[in-house]
Amino acid sequence: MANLELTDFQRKTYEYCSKIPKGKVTTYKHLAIAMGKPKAFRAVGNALNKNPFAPKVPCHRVVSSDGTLGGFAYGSESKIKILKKEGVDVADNKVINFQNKVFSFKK
DNA sequence: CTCTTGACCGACG
DNA sequence: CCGTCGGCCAAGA
Repeated sequence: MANLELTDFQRKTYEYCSKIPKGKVTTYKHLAIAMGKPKAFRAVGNALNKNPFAPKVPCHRVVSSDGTLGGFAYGSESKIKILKKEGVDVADNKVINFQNKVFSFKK
């Protein structure tokens, strides 16, 4: 059995990340807030960068708080392509109507 | 255990 | 608008 050397924090990150519905996007900050650490957005980015579950985990649905794609280990252009395919319009490395497509975990 | 790095954010000039 | 600084969190060497 594959021993996943992941911490609770990482598991939580991937777990919430996989909760993002198709055609929607979220931000590192919102993701961090969802897990109870609104200031751990940095750690979230770190976990996603390692993303051992990629592409199982839709990390491409996570963008910066400004709606910018930020970074993507597979290439920003690929991210744009995927997002557009999902139904999210992207232009100039930024998500269009980003605020309107942000998925909030807080409920 | 200490130091550095990182897919970040917000504020300041 | 752009560049820079500080802060916060976790993982790796």
